[in-house]
Amino acid sequence: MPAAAARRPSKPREGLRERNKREKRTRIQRAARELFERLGFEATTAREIAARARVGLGTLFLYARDKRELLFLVFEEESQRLFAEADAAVEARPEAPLVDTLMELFGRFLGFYAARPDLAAALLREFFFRPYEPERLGALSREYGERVARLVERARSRREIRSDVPTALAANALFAHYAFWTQAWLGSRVVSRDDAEQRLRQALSWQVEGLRAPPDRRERKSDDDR
Amino acid sequence: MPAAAARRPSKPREGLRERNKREKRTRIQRAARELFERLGFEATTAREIAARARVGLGTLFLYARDKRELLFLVFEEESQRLFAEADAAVEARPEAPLVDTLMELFGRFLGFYAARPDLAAALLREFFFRPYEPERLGALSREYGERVARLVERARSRREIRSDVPTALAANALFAHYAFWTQAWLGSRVVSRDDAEQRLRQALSWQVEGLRAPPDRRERKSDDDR
DNA sequence: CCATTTTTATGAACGTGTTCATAATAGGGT
DNA sequence: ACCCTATTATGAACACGTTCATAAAAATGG
Repeated sequence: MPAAAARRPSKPREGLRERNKREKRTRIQRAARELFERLGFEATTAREIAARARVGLGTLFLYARDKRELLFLVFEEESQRLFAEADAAVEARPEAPLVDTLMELFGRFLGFYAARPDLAAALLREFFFRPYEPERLGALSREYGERVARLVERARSRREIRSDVPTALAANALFAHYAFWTQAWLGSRVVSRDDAEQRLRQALSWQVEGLRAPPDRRERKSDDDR
Repeated sequence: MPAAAARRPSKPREGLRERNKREKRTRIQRAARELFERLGFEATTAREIAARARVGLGTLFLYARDKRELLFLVFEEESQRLFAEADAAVEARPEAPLVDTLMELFGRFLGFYAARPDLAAALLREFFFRPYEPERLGALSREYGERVARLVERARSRREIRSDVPTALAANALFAHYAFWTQAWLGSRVVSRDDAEQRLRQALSWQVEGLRAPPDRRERKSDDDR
């Protein structure tokens, strides 16, 4: 690059303020992840996180509105990775049945949860009940929903799904089973991870059956009356 | 009864201990319900409940292991009433379609939640994720599941449901939709109660479709292959 | 009726998440 | 260089849920 173009190519240049903030945010996120994964969510105290991140206690709540949001901070990163992996796997088999593509997505999250069940349980408790504005967590939640909807849309264009069922509602119906079995597994641990995964797949296939396009040559019959 | 049988007919007679405990338990339950319903779960403090029940702060945690269990104490009573009502409604229409009977049950709970959404949200947050032994809450949860299973069993004997689907799994699949829409409604309030109820019914009917017995005269066709 | 044991009740004390008045720091303007 | 303003950082202070050493009350036995 010629020395003539000295006035910063396009970056607005980062002031000291911005840099310090970014560094602190990273330190906090790292500290939170390490402690949460090692000790669990409840057992980790805000004071520990602050100490490990080398910031004051109050500073923590400048970067996260409360302890739960520290959890999301950690999870956001991870789930972007999982989303990308799932997308790649789906692209590799464009004609795979809907259930299989859904399991590429759901299964990856189950795998992630399996490695840190306590953290995952805390996460999901907050995930499904969020009294916040749809900021942070809402975005993730929405992204998940959209991804499922995209898979449904594919299946619909392949006529695996009836066309008179709105995509969003079909996606909800499928997601419901994922939520249920995840909760059944992580919430009370009465079912193992393998059981949950297997039953989820089964439930999804029954669900797809209910959303399936009827055979082409079907005529109005009285068998699906009122 | 002859006076000769003077030694307590059958009641082991209630000592002072038992009576005091029973009275305290009732006072605590009443106080908790009143305050939770008026102020919401989070906003109600243990100290307020103790004061209103005229017991010491520590006494509260002699009757409930923690604040959440106070919530269950309140809910248990109410749900027994709702169960009984739903049972009666189902008995009144023994031949009603599965979806209708399910909505008799689910709808009643939605109605109860609608009257106290904040309380209900707190309740469900704990309901679906319970780190306890399957005591209190587990019993309720199990009772709910059994009730759904009973409705499925009925429908199955009427051939509304395929016979090769285990009752318990079909019940889970249906319950999953109830859980999902309840959470969607109470968790973030992005859907109204009416929307949630209507979409739940729709989802249930799609689900039943997937679990439905195939028409009698169907033969092995290649249309539902792998 | 009193003495002893067992059960139940209590609130001070603890550790927690969160707030907030105050201090430290960075960015400009002169 | 220096002041002035806006932004960011901090930990003492607060209110909360929960625990626990101690006290009160009830049962039991003589």
